[in-house]
Amino acid sequence: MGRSPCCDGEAGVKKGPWTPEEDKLLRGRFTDDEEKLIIHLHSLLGNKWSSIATKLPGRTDNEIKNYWNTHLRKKLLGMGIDPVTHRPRTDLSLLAGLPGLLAAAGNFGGAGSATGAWDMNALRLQADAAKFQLLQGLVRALTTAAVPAPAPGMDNLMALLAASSGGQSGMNNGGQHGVDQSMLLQQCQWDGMNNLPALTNSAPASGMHNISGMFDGFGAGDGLSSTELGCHGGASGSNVTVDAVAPPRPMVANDQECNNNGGGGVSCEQTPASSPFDGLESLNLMDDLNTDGKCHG
DNA sequence: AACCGAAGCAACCGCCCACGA
DNA sequence: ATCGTGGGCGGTTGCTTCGGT
Repeated sequence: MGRSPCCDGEAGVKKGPWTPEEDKLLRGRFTDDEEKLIIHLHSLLGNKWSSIATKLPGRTDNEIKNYWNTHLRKKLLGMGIDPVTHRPRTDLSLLAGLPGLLAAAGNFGGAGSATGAWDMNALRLQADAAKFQLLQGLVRALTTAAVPAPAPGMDNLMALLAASSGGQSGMNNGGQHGVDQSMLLQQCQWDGMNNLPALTNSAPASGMHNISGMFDGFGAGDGLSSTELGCHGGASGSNVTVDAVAPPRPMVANDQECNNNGGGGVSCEQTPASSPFDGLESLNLMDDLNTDGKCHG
């Protein structure tokens, strides 16, 4: 005997898997726009889930919090963005995939579908994040006790950092040279800095050669190369100047214009090729370091 | 078919802050 | 000014479901 299946035979009841059309209509799922808005709001408000929830009609704080922890956090991590600070991740684990990312970023700019553009933008962000990590590792090597003793090749950069620590901020100075060391250090002290693997763990420091060796194979289309990074040899006190490092933009989604349309929906416009490193585009440290030991501005 | 791991979700717990006595 | 209380909020945990082997 047994009872018959609940819905069999009932008029108008469809059984079976959801169709794509039904999926779209199904309530509860976060839309792309909502996703972007959450990221944007999180960059501004942090873990103020209740505040974020007030901007998302029909969503509870717990709902958003869960969605963040299970989806968006991983998504940002995958993009090389620290989901806590909305800044590039500071561990060096991304370096392994850097060449491909840089290549992808080099190809960025082509027209495509909205989805495609977003993906390419993500790739660019990853590349930029990795680029920033290179700088962090470099400065860390120069400024921490992890390096037992400055090797000859290190002297130049140590000297330039010391010489340029006069305190001028130089941020966004549009071409004026002179690095603000404290700013550089501050950049490197962003959270997670302590999680950076000591550069000397895997390979004893022996000057810039080791550091530059880390970059071998990199540089496709991004002005990065071990040669340019090397700045080997030369006398100390060389006229090395680098552009100041502007802090990365607080959050990628800041480049999105998100509006609550008042109807329970949210519309977001993503500006193309936005990057948390737009401010870092002027970072010519990599480009300015020449192989003659003198790094020109 | 059973087992295992991952993912998603709801609920619980503890902390913090505002407010009143 | 201080202490107690209640509410709100965020972090964490545990249960359930799903997919893979």
